[in-house]
Amino acid sequence: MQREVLNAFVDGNQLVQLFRKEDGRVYALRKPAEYVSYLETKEVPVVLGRELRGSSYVTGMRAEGRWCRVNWLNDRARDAMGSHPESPVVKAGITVYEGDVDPVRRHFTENDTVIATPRRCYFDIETDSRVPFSEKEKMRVLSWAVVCHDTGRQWSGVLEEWSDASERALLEGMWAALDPFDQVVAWYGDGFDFPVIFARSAHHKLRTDARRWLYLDHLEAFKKFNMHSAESGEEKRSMRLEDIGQSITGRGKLQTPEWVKERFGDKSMGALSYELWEAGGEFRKLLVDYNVQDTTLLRDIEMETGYLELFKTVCEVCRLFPSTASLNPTHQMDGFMLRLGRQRGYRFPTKRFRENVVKFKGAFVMQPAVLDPVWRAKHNMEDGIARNVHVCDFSAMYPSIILTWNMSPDTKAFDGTVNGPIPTGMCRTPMTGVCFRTDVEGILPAALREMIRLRKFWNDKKASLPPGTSEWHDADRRSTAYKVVANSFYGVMGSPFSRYFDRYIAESVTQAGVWLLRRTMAEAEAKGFIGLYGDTDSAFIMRADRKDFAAFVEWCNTGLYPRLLKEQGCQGNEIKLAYEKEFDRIVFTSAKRYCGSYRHYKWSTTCTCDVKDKKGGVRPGALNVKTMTCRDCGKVHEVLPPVRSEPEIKGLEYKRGDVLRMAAELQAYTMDLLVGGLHIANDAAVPTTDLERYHAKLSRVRQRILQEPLSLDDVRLSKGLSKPLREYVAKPKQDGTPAAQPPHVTVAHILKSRGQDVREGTRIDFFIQDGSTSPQQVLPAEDFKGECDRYHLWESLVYPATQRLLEAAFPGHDWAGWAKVRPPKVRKSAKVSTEQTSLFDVARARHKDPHAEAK
DNA sequence: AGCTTTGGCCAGTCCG
DNA sequence: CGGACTGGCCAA
Repeated sequence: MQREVLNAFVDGNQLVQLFRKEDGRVYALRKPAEYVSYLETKEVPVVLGRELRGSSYVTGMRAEGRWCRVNWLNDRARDAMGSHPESPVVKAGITVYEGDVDPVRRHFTENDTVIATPRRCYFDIETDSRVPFSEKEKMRVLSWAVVCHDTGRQWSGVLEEWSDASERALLEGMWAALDPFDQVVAWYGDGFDFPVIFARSAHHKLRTDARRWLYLDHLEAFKKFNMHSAESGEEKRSMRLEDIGQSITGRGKLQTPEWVKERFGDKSMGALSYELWEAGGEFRKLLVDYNVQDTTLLRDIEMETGYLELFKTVCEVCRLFPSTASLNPTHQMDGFMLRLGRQRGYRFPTKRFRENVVKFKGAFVMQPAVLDPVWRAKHNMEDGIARNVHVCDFSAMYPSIILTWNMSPDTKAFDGTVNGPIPTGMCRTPMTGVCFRTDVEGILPAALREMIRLRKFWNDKKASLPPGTSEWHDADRRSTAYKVVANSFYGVMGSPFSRYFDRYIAESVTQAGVWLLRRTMAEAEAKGFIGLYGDTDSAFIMRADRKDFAAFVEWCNTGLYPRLLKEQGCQGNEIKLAYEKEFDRIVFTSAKRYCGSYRHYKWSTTCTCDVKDKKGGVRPGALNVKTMTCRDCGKVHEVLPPVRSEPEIKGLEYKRGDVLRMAAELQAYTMDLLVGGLHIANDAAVPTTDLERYHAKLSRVRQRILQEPLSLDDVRLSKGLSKPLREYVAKPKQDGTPAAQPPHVTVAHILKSRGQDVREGTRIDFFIQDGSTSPQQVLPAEDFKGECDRYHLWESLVYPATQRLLEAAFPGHDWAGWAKVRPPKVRKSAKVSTEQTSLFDVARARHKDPHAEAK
């Protein structure tokens, strides 16, 4: 039986592997750490071979197929021999392969050890809130909590007295509590908890070897796997545990109780940690409760999302340990490919630093045709709301392109021209002209095929199991894991930081996609349909009936693509188009930004059977011949029932976490009126073209913004720092003085000066005090006292998002008239105060409102 | 220190 | 008011 390894790391010149004995105890197995690189034997002159063999840097050499496997004394020797200009290997101009692979990866590339399922616990600490993270070495730990994933059992500890001895005992208790576990999961753990406990344990010179555990930052894992499932911008506004907990589980952190506020003021529990500890008694007990509740929340989030289980499965597939680093797609691809390469006698180049990397061309994105008034007139569209729009898309487009053209570093043969005959034994990528051999399967396609095979295996397995059982969930996760990894391969190949980087192959992938999508749109138009929009792998088509469109998709798969691909020399065809859905109504404001309501999705709908009888039957006009089963009521319909579903929203402000909440809300309400939907009203909103409905809402919201009391939630903007604060350089203006920084950076500096922890990735909450000056006057959200620049709020932060939507949907109407509310400056030197909003101003604004009379 | 890609929109700053 | 530029976030 294969042993399951819990963890592994390099200790000096040894590779340490951890296993669990049958009695549950963990033991270590040590062996020499191997620093290996490969040379291609035929490239190595006899003299050089002899020199290497005799070198004190080389501890062993052996042949592996056509490769020469060289064992180096240590990583310094390996690096020097691979890259130093005086190295005999470099001087001989020989390529070194896999010369950066660390001993852990090397071991698991060459051995069959299985990655164990770690015993997982959730973890959180409370620390002295008066000390900033930058001084973590001096940051005393006040309490800790550990929660077992499997059982939910909790452990905690709290500092007894303010002394080093007491903290030492606290930390020893903490490590002891972690002892039964292999994986420690903490929210923002890499950014806070882990560095703090390491720093404090080092401070106290504790004996515990922290390398025994796998550390996973729950926040990072959540972000990675939640990226594609976040519905609204609300979920992206903040990555604080409090907010994620609320949106995922409906429960948040422990709120500050009134009796605590009475004594310490209205602060969050986290900000009061020291005061609570210091006060002792009930206060100190509350601190521990808070600590434990946070930790339990992590477990609840995982129970709801299953992201950590999925990640564990991805790690098993790629033979990685489930710690934060393994979230990186480059590591995942390494884990899978190095092993496959070795099995197939292929070695990959050494990863190396590249500068001045030339970018490659990406996907085709069409400007939505409906935005062009001439186009609308030509197709008799009264407004910008497109009806009955059919969408087809390519299934797993980039992996299927790599398979079809056999794209791989080992099959790439010839950078030819686009025209002229294709070399025999090859296929050619249209638009780039890059050719690939067709006589042998490339290693990249082989990897993808393997993953597709395993995905199918687990899908079939899933189908054979009773739904909802743990075996069923396991099979489901394995299938998803293979999909996740397969989809990331293209990106890793396009990354100059990976050993698989190949600009020409990456560009051939994207350009083959461009070519396929363009050909598909052209053929759709040739069939008499109308191409509306397309992005990367999808085509939005109008003026087709369902039956005809389904037939078109079928024809593409059975007729068009096989012919086109054969013309390119491809031996197989993995390209598949699918009829995904039909929009009942859809409105585009620009490329990548639209909202629409479904008519059907993959031929199934959620129908309103309950109201069908009252209203007297289904909506007429459905042309499909398929039958479908309603997901709600289980009835079989022969025609499409009326649809009741949430609208699909892409790219619009509603989906963004950095816009004003009121902007998202006004836009959401407007979208409901435009295409129908579920997310404002509890019941389905009925689409309308009655402009008064829109005017009424605009009027109400504008009134509120200009005149009514505003809360911080109404005015708060939030943007993340994408790099460390010091890297935002203010370039000098023409007069030599530095230019203003972006608003959130300006506020970040203020917060930092107040002693707050401001780092890369920190979200900065702020509001705009005065937007009429340049640069604007901005303040931290915590400074908000009820007033801000209300004109700016409406003119720049709330209305434009909805204005664009309305102008797109009803282009013939004047929507700009609603935009301006700020009264013109009387004098050049007129001072803008924060109390600008007066009834007089609003009256002026209304006077300018072309629709005010209609009210 | 280590890093999945390109295409696209929009707010904001500066300057002519 | 426009264009060039930076920065953030989203679609695929």
